Amino acid sequence: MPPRRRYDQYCSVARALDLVGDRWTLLIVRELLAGARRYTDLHADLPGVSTDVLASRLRDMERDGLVTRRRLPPPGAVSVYEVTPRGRELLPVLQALGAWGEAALGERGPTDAVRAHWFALPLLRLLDGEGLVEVHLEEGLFHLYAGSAQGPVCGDGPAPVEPDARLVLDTATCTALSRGELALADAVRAGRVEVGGEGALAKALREL
Amino acid sequence: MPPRRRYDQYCSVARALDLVGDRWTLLIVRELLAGARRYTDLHADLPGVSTDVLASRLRDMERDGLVTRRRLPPPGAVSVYEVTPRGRELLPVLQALGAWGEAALGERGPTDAVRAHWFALPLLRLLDGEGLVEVHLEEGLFHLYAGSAQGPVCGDGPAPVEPDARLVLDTATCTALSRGELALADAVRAGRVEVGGEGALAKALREL
DNA sequence: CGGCATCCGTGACGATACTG
DNA sequence: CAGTATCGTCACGGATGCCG
Repeated sequence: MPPRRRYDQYCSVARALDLVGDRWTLLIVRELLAGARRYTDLHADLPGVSTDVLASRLRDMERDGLVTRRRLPPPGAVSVYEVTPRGRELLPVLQALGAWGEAALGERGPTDAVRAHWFALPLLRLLDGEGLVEVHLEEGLFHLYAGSAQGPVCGDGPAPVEPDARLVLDTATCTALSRGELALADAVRAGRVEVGGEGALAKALREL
Repeated sequence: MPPRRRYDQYCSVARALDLVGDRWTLLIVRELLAGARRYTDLHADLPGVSTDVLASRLRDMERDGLVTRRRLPPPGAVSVYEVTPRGRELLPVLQALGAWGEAALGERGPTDAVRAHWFALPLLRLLDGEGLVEVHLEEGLFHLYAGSAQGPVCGDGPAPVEPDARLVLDTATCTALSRGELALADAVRAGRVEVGGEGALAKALREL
């Protein structure tokens, strides 16, 4: 087997792309930043990826130290994939890409898939340092740990413990916030965001 | 022609990757951040890219508003490619990728190509706001505009006007600085960086 | 049923040759 | 100089099958 395709450039950007430049790789990281996932869950949340490509990417990423595979103790006996610290360091890359991609997001097309937690990364920048926030969208709810240095940065479903804030909004408001077109305070004042919870952020927002 | 391959996900990261996720695209942006380039120059500084792929990428990037093609006035009558403001906004993406890739850079392999200006982006973070800096490596020299909001962020060859600082160093020192393993001041004290020029940075470094 | 491996058709890629 | 044309190879996407 010939060595896998590389750029062969002594440049840190090219080296990074050697590791995460393949199709699907960064989106797999995006998924795993929401916590450990089984193979089947990954396949379900990455519509379009074929089974062999997903398996191949996970193998490459494990070899390259981006993800680990862990067997859950019985009962269950399923294995889950999770991101390593090294893989988690790709968060700034995903945030930069996401910030740049906001301008190209546009309206949701008829063939576009959506998952609620895909909105977590943009909000993470906005809410930096505000603690555990639970977010409710029409597409579902998720939670994010804004400002935590380790552990998962977000997760699907309700927050595991009482969150510092609870936000109810729609995707249009969500993308407007992410693009910086709308300030969170203004969105709350305009009634486009409902605020719950007892953390500092939640109280401050309700004061408006 | 069927619509080109997209992820079809309503997610800003996926949308960004639809536009810049193809092989070579981000490296073309890296090249053009060093200023306008002719087709042949791009081909020479991107070893491994085939002529048709390069032409195809440039066409896609022009259509997507990342680059523009400009015909130089005669004599010369050659056309050059340059990055648009929208394309220039990819700088944070390249910096994040570069910062992450530093850890994987390692030693220069026997098949690795090198260009001096590939070290500009990492140094740009380090020297942010210090003005026009000319950098001398064994591989060549380049200059960078640290902290300018527009215009090219770097360029090959000597600075077009008298730079605020002139730094002479080797690639090992350069990567150590980029990784944050070495502070610029310490590198100067250790004699690993020679400092010239009359700007604030240059004078401060010589004070040590 | 979850976690792949295999097969196959299509498109993307890389090298070379050629042209306005 | 700046690409287009051609072609062999490989990566990708979709479907199906195997095996615990």
